[in-house]
Amino acid sequence: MLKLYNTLTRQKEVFKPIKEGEVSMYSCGPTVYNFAHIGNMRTFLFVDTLRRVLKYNGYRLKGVMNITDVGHLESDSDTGEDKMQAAAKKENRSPYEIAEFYTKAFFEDLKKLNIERPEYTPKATDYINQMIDFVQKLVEKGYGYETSDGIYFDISKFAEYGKLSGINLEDQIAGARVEVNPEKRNPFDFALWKKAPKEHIMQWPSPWGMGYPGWHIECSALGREFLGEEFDIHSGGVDHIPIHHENEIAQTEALTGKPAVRIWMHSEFMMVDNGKMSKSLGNTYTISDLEKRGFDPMDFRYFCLNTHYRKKLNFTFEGLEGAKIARKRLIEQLTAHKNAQETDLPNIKEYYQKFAEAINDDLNIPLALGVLWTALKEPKSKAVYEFAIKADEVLGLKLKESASDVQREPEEIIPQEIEELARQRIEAKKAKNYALADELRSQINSKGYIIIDTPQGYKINKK
RNA sequence: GGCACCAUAGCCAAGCGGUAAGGCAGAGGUCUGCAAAACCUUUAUCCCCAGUUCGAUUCUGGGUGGUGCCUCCA
Repeated sequence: MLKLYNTLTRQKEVFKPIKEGEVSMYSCGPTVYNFAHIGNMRTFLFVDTLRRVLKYNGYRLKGVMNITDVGHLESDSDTGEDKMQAAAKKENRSPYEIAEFYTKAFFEDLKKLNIERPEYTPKATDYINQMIDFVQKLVEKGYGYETSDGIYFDISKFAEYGKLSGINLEDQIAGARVEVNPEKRNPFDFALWKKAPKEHIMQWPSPWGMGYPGWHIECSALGREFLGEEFDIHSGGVDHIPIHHENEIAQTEALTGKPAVRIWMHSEFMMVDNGKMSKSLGNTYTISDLEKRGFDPMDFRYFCLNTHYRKKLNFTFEGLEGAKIARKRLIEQLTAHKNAQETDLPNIKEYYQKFAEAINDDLNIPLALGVLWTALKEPKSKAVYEFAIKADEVLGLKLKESASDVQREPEEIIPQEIEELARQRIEAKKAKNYALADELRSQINSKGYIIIDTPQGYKINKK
């Protein structure tokens, strides 16, 4: 029995898909105007984990993740700059080139992190007509109205506004710090469509002249296009709860008259050194940054897996280092089980059961990892190895590949020079010239390799 | 000002009514010429104060302290 936490009801609910055996889900995707940072990746890692858990439970998936390649104007008050436009200007490329470049980079990052690409990853700009159609219908129904700079959604017409985040509009207005656009009927009305100034870089024809879609309509329109009027799960980062998803609910329910989403799921933020991480603060790292510092993307995956998705994760390099070592040891243990003579473990079933219980309790991966570690401590047997490989369908740590890598690695990539130094060291040892032996070892060390003496002779590993 | 989340060992992190999983680091040990690596052993009464209960880290109320959102951000 799979239970998932629903932001809307603020409790865990037993999951039952609308359509037997199949899960339809929509996940807010990246805006491709820059490299994704590790905070973004945490959320996509969450989506991936959710997908893997659903599959583990035998469901077929129909997942959509939008690629936002149109620069939504940041606020309704029309201040600031279009993100795509700003990036295009800065890099002296067209917005389409920018989008293509960063979309590609995004998919490469997903691959590095062993994140499965959802079934559909539509680009926003390919669905402008669907968005216009959506807006037009809202206007026809009386939910949208035109001002001099765009089409706005009339919040007062949607009584349930705020139900996802629990905000009370009147309180919000009282303490609001936003400037009020005098043409709007209510301060919190939001743009469905913006009319474009001539110099605006991306614009499309519409019933209201040249313009571009509002910030929220993209997800509503794409969700409807791919998944229909009702679907099972909608996910995103917690920052989307109060505005983006609230507005999505308003738009979609205004159009269809019924809730589109059964379960709303949100992943918490990642912090850096106990503080906020964001593009605007400039304290972000990318996956490539981590690789440059000698970490494998899988180390980062392990790091994220160790914390529940609804808890803030404080990123530090110290923590990542711990994850790196833990993952390495996990693979070593696993290799030992793989090569064990014994094939059976009497209580192996318990581990399968506990693991399933953990992941099905709102994706409790930290607990599930604990189950794995405990199993690894059992007497070495192939049964444990098989359990770990099965568990890895959810964890996505590439355990199968890694377990064999460890065995082959040593002889493959050791340079001649290092081999020679190691040989000399053994000679020195035999001659009981330990000073020389130690000197040779530290030389090898400084070249990035480690000597490991074993009863059967020495081994050389890369650091 | 409003809304939300969180507070468990040096660090990370599960548990959420019956006296605390797991990982990293540390300590002791086995091994080693010494190391490294590996392996074994070991490390907590759960922010504070009331209350409910036979019993609370786990529930309720009140504090205190963090963090986020309300403005582009996952």
